[in-house]
Amino acid sequence: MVGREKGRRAGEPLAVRRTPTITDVARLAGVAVGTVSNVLNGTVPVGGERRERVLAAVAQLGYRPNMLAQSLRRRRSPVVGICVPRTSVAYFAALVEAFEEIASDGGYHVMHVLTHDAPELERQRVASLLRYHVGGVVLVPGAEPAPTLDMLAQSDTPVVVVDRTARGYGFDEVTFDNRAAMRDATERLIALGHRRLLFVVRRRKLVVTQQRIQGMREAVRRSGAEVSAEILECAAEGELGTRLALALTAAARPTAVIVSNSTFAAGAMRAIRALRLRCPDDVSLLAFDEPQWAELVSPSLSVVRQPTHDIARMAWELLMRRMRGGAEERQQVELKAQVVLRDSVARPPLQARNARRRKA
Amino acid sequence: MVGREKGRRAGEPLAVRRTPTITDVARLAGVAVGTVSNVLNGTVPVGGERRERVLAAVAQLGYRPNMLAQSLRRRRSPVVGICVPRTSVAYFAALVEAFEEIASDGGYHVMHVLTHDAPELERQRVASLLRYHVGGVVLVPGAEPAPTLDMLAQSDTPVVVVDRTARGYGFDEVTFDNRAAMRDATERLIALGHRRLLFVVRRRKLVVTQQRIQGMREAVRRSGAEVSAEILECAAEGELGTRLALALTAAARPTAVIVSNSTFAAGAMRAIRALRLRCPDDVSLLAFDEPQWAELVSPSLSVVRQPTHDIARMAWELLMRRMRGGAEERQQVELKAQVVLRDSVARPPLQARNARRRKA
DNA sequence: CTGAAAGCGCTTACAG
DNA sequence: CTGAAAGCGCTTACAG
Repeated sequence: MVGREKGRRAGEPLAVRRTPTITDVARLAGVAVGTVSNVLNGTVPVGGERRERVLAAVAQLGYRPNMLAQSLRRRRSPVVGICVPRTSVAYFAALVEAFEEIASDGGYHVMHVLTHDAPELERQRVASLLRYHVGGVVLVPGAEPAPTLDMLAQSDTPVVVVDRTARGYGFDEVTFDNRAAMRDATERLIALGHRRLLFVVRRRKLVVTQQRIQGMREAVRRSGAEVSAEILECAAEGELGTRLALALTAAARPTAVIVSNSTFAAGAMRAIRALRLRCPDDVSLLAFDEPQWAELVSPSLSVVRQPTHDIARMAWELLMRRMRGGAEERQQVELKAQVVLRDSVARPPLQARNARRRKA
Repeated sequence: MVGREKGRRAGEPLAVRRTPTITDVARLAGVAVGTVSNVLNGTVPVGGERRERVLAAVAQLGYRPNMLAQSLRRRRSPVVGICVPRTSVAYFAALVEAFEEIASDGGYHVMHVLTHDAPELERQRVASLLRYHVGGVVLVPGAEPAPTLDMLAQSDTPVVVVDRTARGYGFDEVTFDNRAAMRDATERLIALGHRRLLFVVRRRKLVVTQQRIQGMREAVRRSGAEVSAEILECAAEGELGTRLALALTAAARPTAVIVSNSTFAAGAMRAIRALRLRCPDDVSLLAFDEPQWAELVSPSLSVVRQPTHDIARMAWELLMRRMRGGAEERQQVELKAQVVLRDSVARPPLQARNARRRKA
């Protein structure tokens, strides 16, 4: 922190080496501060010799504009906020990293907050972002995002909603087609002979979860087969093992488990092993979200692969468009995800098939 | 962005709903702006009824101080910058997440930048942080951090250096004992019978790499055995496969490979499989940095487990101490890491042992 | 083109 | 205790 040096007079040498300000530059160059600003921002053309003097002074002092003052005065800031539920999920980590890179390349900065899918935390974190008057916000909305979205709408800040749609709000959106992805995945499991499916989710209320459930039901309906599709909600990560153990030892246990993210995938693999079940012989496993380790585990993990980098890039473009101003039309981009089947998905065990046959 | 409404007169109703300022609150409460500030900050005690009026106005308008203005005026900001090389490495991701949480709990915010271990990028990213006049900086220094460190030292910003020591600078530091960890790991490999070790690093120049190499050499020396310990530098992640393939098919191929982070661990496992070698039968594998999937892969991955959360908490404490001011003594904290052997490490293959015996 | 001045939204001595 | 005013470091109309 700078020492409290009150009443320093013009021309007086600096006792403490402080960060130079535009005033220091102006004094050294012998021009008005406005002129320095004009040179640096190119707002108004500035003549040859004066211009040189300013640039020399800037170089000599190592002057860099104070972004706080600049943003305050300009009423806009080159910082964008990005809000994701957590980064322990591979997909969100990748999204944040992609953003950080794209933003930096464009001369922007990222303030990064975690919402933990908790409505109150989310609202608080976004409120903080707004207090910094960030130039824009990228939001992966949580389970009950209405207060957050209302606040953003009122603030007039450019926003792009990512990953989970926020119907009823006028924000630009970049999502991927969860319903189609889940439908596709379910169809393929049914085609392999699976008739008892279990979908493990962190929060049932999430829009994406709803969409996935819809996709699953659609696939079941279309198949014409008698398929049971259960949902298991498990908000606390620590409980996953117990909950899954119960489900997998029940009489009519599922032959295929679909989990909503890579952390759950890791948990499910552990649980299956702990129960001395074999994957995929006893139970197939498929996860949304492709982690770095999907192909390293055995059996290799089947996944729904999200187009992370495309999502980040698209969201950035939309945000920039808004930040540049103009009351342009709302854009909703929906990308496609890809189902990648690996060793963790196979035909269901014989006895399950036989049981069903006998029953039929 | 706020509409350009110039020359609004006092008392005039607002045409556009803007973010309320302290002036709006003061007007509504019928007090001076300084009084509002005093109520909110508790700088000066403010009487009963006036105080109520101010709080009511704040609530009614939903007023929240503009942090840009506040930080500019106070000459300090509740934002801390955190610089790590990347987040694709589990250890750094965990570090950042831990920080974000601790900071938020303390009412602070985090600006997060990625340096990619590139000196020029690092300098630029930290320069940006400084232009925002962040209250403090947490830095995981890259390969040649001198320019960055000089800049930080000049800026007078509180700094804590994490993970990699910055000798010769007066910053507080939180590191863990890489040398001891590597010595321990190497000793255990040698005890198992390994005589040809390969250490794969991203950058040889990194201080931590140097320390690890020292630890390895110490262990070799102490063992008294004839052990070859090679270093393989692989800056580009994409090249890892090829480089490892060469090393692992050489006549005197290593029987144990140690890699410097979890991304390399994943790459090494892939490479070993691609070569149709078996781990640990043909080659043992041990990694610095414990990823989420360490126990999921087969063989389960042996690791050096860093005390991530302790590091984050400790660094935060040191940073807060500096930010609160006071010219306190420099602190250098060194934590211990733990070697966790799992299935990926075993005795070397028989022929390697025999070859050595014959030779002896 | 240039300088002096107002103002962004706050905090903080300084008189009363 | 309270209000009026100066000032943080910038940008931006506004006269000359």
